[in-house]
Amino acid sequence: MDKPTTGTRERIVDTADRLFYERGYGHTSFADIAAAVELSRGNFYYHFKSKDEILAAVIDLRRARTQAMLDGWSTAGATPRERIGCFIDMMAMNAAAIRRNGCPVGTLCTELAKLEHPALPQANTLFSLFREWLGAQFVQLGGRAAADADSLAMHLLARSQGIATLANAFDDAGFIRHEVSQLHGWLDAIGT
Amino acid sequence: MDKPTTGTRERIVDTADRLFYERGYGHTSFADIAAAVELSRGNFYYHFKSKDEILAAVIDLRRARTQAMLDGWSTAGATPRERIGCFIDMMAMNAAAIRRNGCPVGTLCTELAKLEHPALPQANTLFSLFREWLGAQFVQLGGRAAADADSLAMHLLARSQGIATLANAFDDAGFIRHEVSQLHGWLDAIGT
DNA sequence: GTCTATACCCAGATAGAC
DNA sequence: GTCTATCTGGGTATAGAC
Repeated sequence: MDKPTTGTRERIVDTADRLFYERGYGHTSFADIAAAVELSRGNFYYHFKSKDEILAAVIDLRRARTQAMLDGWSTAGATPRERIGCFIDMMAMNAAAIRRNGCPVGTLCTELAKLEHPALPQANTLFSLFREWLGAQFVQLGGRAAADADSLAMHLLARSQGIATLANAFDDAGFIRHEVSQLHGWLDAIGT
Repeated sequence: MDKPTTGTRERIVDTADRLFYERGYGHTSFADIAAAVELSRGNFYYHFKSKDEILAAVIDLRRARTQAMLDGWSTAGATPRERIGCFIDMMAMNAAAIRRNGCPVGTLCTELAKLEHPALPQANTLFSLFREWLGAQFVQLGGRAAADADSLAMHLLARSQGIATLANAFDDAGFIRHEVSQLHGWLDAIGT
């Protein structure tokens, strides 16, 4: 907060965030991050005492950015339907990155689950941010109990995960566009 | 084929298959597999010259088992609608494992994609087996061009992937059951 | 076909000079 | 705050006895 850092820590976290997304957490070494930041290996431990600490910082960064994005959508869309549309359109906007690396949230949670990594609950809060925000929008859409709104949120979240997984596996961005337009149709068909 | 092996190789591949599913490929070491098979580390290299070779054998095993399962569904279901139903029901039947470890195909392809592993195309053929089989069923459902049948196959595949990813992340088997029943409704609503 | 022993490398992590 | 040098552990892979 009040540290007079030159921004080295931020550069490390930014770079780790990118490399974890591109190569996965387990497959990214300190040397990889240090080389990308142009920092010596040893100096690393001045900023982070362990690899887990970097992971925690990356998750915190992603959570802050996700929250900021959701807040942006909350004001950008005049109606809940428009706001949910922002979520759907995000996939089309990030189609190139999703095709290359999948969903940053889904791939991280899947990897940490297999590693039985202690930070898995932290990573899952990224999913929960979307789940709760989407659930709130479906409640505002009206005529529905909170439990049903949550089901719709989970359904939409699952659809987005599946799209990302297959677009990545088949290296196909066109599939994303096709499914995104179907999702808009699905959203329009939901009665008030 | 005509090797007089005592089955050690098969036990190795079976065990590697299970461990790769439970812990992921990168996070499973030779020592892990050797310990599970109750075999010495050194003896390993009599059967497999490298870790990549084990991966290839595991993918071959999964491909054979998947093909056998699809063949079973092809005869078990009297109509294409029933056969596609077999695919959907598979998720409910494997709900416990999916909740714990996700989809074996999806998680493997996602991991190999991040590692840029040369065996990724081989792993992707597992997805293609399902895609092509499902596409053929949608064609037999009638009234549809091959391209549209493929879109339906990809859509169903994506739905299944999303369900697996979220059930794993939220450790929730009830979500699988809920989405499976929705998928049956979706299938019933598809016009002939 | 199975074992022990070992070479070799790369990862995470530490010590201490500057 | 950054560096070089180094320790330690685990991983893949090999050699050679039985």
